[in-house]
Amino acid sequence: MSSALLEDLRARGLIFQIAGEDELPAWLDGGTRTLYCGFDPTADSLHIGSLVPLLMLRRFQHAGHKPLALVGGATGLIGDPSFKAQERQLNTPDVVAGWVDKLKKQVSQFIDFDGSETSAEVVNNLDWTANMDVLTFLRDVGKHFSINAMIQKESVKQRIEREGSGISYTEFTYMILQSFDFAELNERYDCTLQIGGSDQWGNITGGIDLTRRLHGKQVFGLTMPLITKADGTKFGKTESGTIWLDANKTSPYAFYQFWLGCADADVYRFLKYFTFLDVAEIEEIERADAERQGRPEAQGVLAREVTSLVHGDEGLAAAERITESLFSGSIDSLAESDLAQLRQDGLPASAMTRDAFPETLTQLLTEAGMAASGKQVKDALGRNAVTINSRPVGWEANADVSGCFDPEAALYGRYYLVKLGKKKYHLFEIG
RNA sequence: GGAGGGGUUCCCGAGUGGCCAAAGGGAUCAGACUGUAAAUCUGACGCGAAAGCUUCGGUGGUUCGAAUCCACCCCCCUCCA
Repeated sequence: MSSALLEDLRARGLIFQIAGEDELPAWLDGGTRTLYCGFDPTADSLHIGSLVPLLMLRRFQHAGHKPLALVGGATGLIGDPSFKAQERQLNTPDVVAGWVDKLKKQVSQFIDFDGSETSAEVVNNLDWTANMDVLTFLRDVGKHFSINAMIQKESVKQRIEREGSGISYTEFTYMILQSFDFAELNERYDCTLQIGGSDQWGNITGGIDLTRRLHGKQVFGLTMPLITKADGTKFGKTESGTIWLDANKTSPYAFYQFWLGCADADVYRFLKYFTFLDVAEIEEIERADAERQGRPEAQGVLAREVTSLVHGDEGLAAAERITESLFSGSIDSLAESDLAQLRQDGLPASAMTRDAFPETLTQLLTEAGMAASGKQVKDALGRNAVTINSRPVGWEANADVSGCFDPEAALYGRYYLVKLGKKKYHLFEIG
């Protein structure tokens, strides 16, 4: 059953490298195995970059294995230097501890805790490092690492070779800490597989070596490819920033829109990476899209699948509701309750009173976050790209804010839906 | 410690006394086209509604005038020790 898993993963393009490739299929077929993936608290939420490994844990769980989600309360205090161009700023322990709590919850929603043999667990590496003293660490762990080997690792090579950037002793030690995690999880949970992004290869093989040296056990490693985009830009960022998994940082609507806007050249690959749809099913979608000669279905499928995975059915419904009203329906036909709902669903919105109006529209819309500067608003106004409740507003109206928000034009006496460009909406509630 | 080369607007990268808010490219935003695409074309792109204000590693100085010259300082790169 599990070599079938590996086959599926391979068909999805989710396997980059495997350590112990020859033995791993048989090992997985031989029973329920425990695997882990680490997530370091570098912010108060994970972003979609962590989604592939998270879903990977779930894929393994579905295939009958036991996933451990490790939240790096310890490693997060140190900072992973892997392929980072420069030394990172350390965060304070209490900040990191706060992030650990948040990530624990976040990570938990992707795996099942049913108490069965394959029940997931969340662990924190601070539990076994916090009280370890330096001498023990150096004698029992450090002794197994060869500096000669460590500086050969691709992940830190540029930091070591490039003068100027350099690497601190602290970050250099990161690999040892993570390696120790693997060995420790092997002891505690009989964990025999570590998965991670391709940038983690060095850290993972470090853990494999240490586990063998410390416990004489053979363990495995598997890495996933770096998610790339066909146009070469970085995946997971948009003009408005990182796409987070936390609904408070990236609303389900924005999240849904992110996937909906995915390029044709990427979308089928992403369906394989980010959804649980069968590969055959995805290929069928691709075929149908190619024949249709119009707007592809794939983006919609992707957006629905991933949004529902991350934000649940409710989040998806909210996202679809907003999308439907803004892009398909007529704004004027929205019921009062719809407008209230949109706001609750995460459509950017703000409330203000008439006497709080700034002098100009450029100020108002910039402050509302619709544009980065007044110049951009000016440009949009000059091109008739701004509408208020579907009524076009021109540059000449810039200084006439109250005229633009004429009570006569309000929806239900207080709502104004402002649109800038084709995709940016903001709901103003004027009291 | 010695010798040389650098730090320019989000990024890359021109610019060596006025014509510089600073070429060009990328990114980004907006328009046309379209599928809320891609490609392409157009406009914008330090801040400001405007008057105007603030930038070229930092601090002072020379000058009517400095990103450009001078002094000192900070940081980076290459080579030597």
